[in-house]
Order: sequence, then structure tokens, then C-alpha cells
Amino acid sequence: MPIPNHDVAAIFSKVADLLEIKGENPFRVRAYREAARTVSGLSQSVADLLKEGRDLTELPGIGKDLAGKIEEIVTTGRLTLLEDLTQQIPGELTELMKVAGLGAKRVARMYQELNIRSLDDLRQAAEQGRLAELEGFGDKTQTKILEEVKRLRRDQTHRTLLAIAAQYAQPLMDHLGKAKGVKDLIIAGSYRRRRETVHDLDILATCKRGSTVMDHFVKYDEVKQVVSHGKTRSTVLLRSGFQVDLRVVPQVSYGAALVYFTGSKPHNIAIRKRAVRKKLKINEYGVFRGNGRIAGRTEEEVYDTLGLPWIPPDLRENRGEVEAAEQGTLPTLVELGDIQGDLHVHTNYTDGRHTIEQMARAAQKRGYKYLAIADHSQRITVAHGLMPKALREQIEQIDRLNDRLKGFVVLKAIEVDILADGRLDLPDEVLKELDLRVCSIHSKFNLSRTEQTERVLRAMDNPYFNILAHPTGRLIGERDAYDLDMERIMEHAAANGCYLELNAHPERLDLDDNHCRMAKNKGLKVVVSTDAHRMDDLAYMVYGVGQARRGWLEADDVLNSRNLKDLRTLLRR
DNA sequence: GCCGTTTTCGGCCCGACTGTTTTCAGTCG
Repeated sequence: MPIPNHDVAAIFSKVADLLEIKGENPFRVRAYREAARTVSGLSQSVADLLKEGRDLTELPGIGKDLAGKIEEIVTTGRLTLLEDLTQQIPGELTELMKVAGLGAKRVARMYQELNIRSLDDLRQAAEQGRLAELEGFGDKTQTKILEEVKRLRRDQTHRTLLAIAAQYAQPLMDHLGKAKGVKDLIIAGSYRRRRETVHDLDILATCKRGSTVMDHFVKYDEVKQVVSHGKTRSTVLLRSGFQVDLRVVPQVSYGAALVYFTGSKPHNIAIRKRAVRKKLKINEYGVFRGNGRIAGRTEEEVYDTLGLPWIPPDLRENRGEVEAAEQGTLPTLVELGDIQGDLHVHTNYTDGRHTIEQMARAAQKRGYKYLAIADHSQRITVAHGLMPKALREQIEQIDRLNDRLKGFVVLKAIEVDILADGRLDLPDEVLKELDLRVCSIHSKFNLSRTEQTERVLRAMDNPYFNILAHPTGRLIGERDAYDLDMERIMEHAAANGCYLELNAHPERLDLDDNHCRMAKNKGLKVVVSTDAHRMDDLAYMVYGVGQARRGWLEADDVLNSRNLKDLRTLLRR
């Protein structure tokens, strides 16, 4: 099986950490970090790119040397450089860099002078007071490190789902909004870029002179610990361990600060480099020519000084958006308001909470024109999957409901299981009575890449196959994607009039952004559906649309941005 | 280690906060 990009990236990250601990040229370290990021952000595997004979030096930040190293990893599964490095210094040292407050310099010093190699060594040294004796360390540093080591054990400090972060964010924003003298208040960072998970919240504020917003912030009820507390920037941990930063800038700097704190870091670096070429300097206070500020009040102003149109935050990952902006080819991203209906929801016929009519009314209330009821099929016994007889009952009920609804249509659908051999879990004569079929895998996740891919391709050969639901099966932070050749699947889908779902459930967001972009590049439309099991779940659409935007999708690329008539036409195979 | 309207060498984004410092290093974003 080819080496996944994720593993190549992990090797480069480790090399970067070890080189940094060794005290190597920081720009060389950065080159490895950027390479790791570039590789993990690709929609196609480097192994496949090499197989196609592509020249990897075309990738940004990949030169002759790194291209050779990627090839070495892909062909041998190893990297000599990494092995050499771990001969010189213990590879476990990179674990220590995960402790907040510890970087390469301190890790190197602790290793050289106290032979600290692991979190356990570190905890012992701190408890025995040996850390504080090192030059550049003191009592406070020692205490803080000890706390962070314990916290790392306890909280795992994993990334937080965007939807969970939103639950922390709302009451906090309400709290901050009540502070004296606050003007603008906005969440920036990866939250604003709609990443599927966030590490922390970056809140940006502008306010009148003498505002108490910073004090107001650190006194928030939910704050467990104040990590830092300055005039323009403070950091706190909430009770849950979730980190929140607040930064305050003058109003004239609002746009520049918003660009800066929205990131991503690689995007910022890209535009700052561009600024340097134009003899300008960008920081969070504005765009400067010499000492004179020439822009900064709005984001549009900042981009304008660089000769660029405003770039939507969802795209700011340095994945080609700056070049697209320059060439005037930025996509007009799909918006929540473009969505005409939801094509995958459940009801109390199987494992959903609400009735067909309740779900339909809730969807209509959201402004949709249609809703597809796609309950589970018979194989999913735990969810009371529908046997043919129950499905026929449901169909009749939907027909009766449609007679009563005005300006809204409930579509008859099913979430039919794809069996291990690629057959669908209901006979064709039942499937053909439906408006559409959502097909998905819920078993045998561990098939080989070839078997799993064939399974899906065979299922698509069934003329009643319309949409592949949650295509990779991943659960963010819980379960990896099953092993699939997504390129082949997309090509097969495109060739056979099938579609892939972007499941909007915050724990799934499957397809992810890279796969969305891959689909777009292959001319394959994506369906954004919520998989709602309750009326409230219909609101997950906003997360699906966010992910679609991150994948550069326009309304035209999203099947359920079509009106019902066009939808029916496009579903015809 | 990458890269080029400063093009094959010499640069590489920029500032805030903390702690241990008397002028700054380390870390972080």
C-alpha cells in the first residue's frame, strides 16, 4: 500500500523538530515544516504523483532536495536523514516540544545538561527542583512547565471541533460585548476560516481609549487560568481547558489586525512576502511604506495595497488563493443561502427523533424547497433499518404529506447500505420506487484499499446508485477514513452520473476540504447534506457549507443548490 | 532548504508577552 501523505508529512515534521533541537539553520527547519504542510494539504497522494511521473519540484516549497527525500520515503518507507538524526539525538525529544512553553532551545538545554528525554524525566526534574537551576530557567518557569506536563497528560490538548468551539464562543462574545468602550468584536483565527477543528479562539476587539475590555475578559466566569495578561493581548484557559486569546488594536488597524489574526500563518507569510517585494511592510497595525501607514482600517484596503481583491477567509491557507486573487480567478464561494434542500435526513421510522412531517416543516422553515427522507435500510438492525414493507409505508405517507404541503416537496429516499461485495441492501424493484438513493458503508471498514475501492465502484454500477454518503467514513479525532482510492471513485462517479456527499455533521465533514477540491477539479458535483437525526440537526448545514467553501466550491459545484426541477434532471442517470 | 522584477547568492514575516533578564532570549501565534 502506498505511503499516505500524512505519514510523509509526519516524517518531515519530525525532521524539522530534530534539526531545530540540534540548532540547525532555522530556515532549513522552516523548509521542512513547510514541506510537511504542503504534502499533507495535497488532494492527491505524493506516491500517485510520482507514479504518474510528475515533477514534485513544481510544488511550492519543494526543491530538488526535498523532492528527492519524498521519493526516498515513498519508495523505501524510510528517510536516511531522519535515521541519522535519531542516531545523534533521541527521537523522543520531539514529544517534549508539545509542552506549552517549551521550544527547541529549552528542550536541547534540558537534554544536554540534565539528560531529560521524556515527559517522565521532565516531570521528575521539575519536581526535584533541578530545572530551575538551569541558566535561563527559574522557579516560575519550572512551576509552569510542571503544570503543563500534567495538563498534557490530563487534557490531551487535542483540537476542538468547530461546533464545540462555537458553544464556548457565543456566551463569551456576549460577555465581551458588555465591556465598556468596545467597538468591533470578532472571532478570527481558524474559527473564522471555518476549519473543522480549532486549537483555540482568537478574538479581536477594537475599543475606545480607557476601555476595560481586557480586564473584563480575564474576569469571565468560565476562566480557569490566566496564562498571560497584557495591554493588547491576553490568553486564558476556560474550565474545559480550551484556550482563548483576546487582542485589542486601535480602530485604524482593525482590517490589518483582522487579516493578521485570521491567518493562516502561511497565508500571512505569502502576503507579507508580496508586500516586501512592493517595498511595503504589513503587520497587525497596518500596511506601511517607510513609517507611513497607507492602509489598515479594513481588510479590503490591506489587500488592495497589494494589488489583490479581498480574499475570503475560508481560502486563506496559501493553497493557491493568492495567485488566484492576482489572476482574478478567485471562486465565488457557495453560501448557506444557495442551499435549496437537504438530501439526507432520518426520521423516527428508524433512528431519528422526529416524524417526517416535523422534519419537513423544519426544513421548510429554513427556507428550503425540498427535503429527502433517507432512513436506514434493513441491514442496519440496530437503527431499525427499513424492510421493503416499512419503506413502502413510508413512501405512501410521504405522498399523502406532499398533497398537503405548499411550495415544498418531500423526496422519497433511502440511506441504503453498500454490502461487502458491492451489492445494495435492497432489491432494485424497491429502490426504483424512490426519488433518489443515498448509499453508504457501515460495515467492514478494514477491507484492503483495493477491495474497499472495488466495493464502492461495483455499487456505483447499480443504476439506482445516486449519492455516496460520508464517502471516507472518518470521524474527526475518533476514527480514520477507510482506505479508498478516492480518485478512482470520483472518476467513476463522474463518468456514471453519481455524486459524492459532503456530510455536514460536525464530527464527519466528509468529504473534507481537499477532497472537495479534488471533486471540483474532476468536474464532479458534491451534495452537502446534514444526516440530521433531529430537527435541530438541520442547522449543521452551516458547517457543511463552510467545509465546501474551504474546498473552493461554488454554488454550481453543489448539487443541492439546484431547484427541484434541475435536481431531478441531474439525478437521472 | 527554497527561491529569483534584489536571479545562482543572500536573503528568508513580524510583534507581544513572560521570565529572568540589566538589555534580552525564548516562545508563541
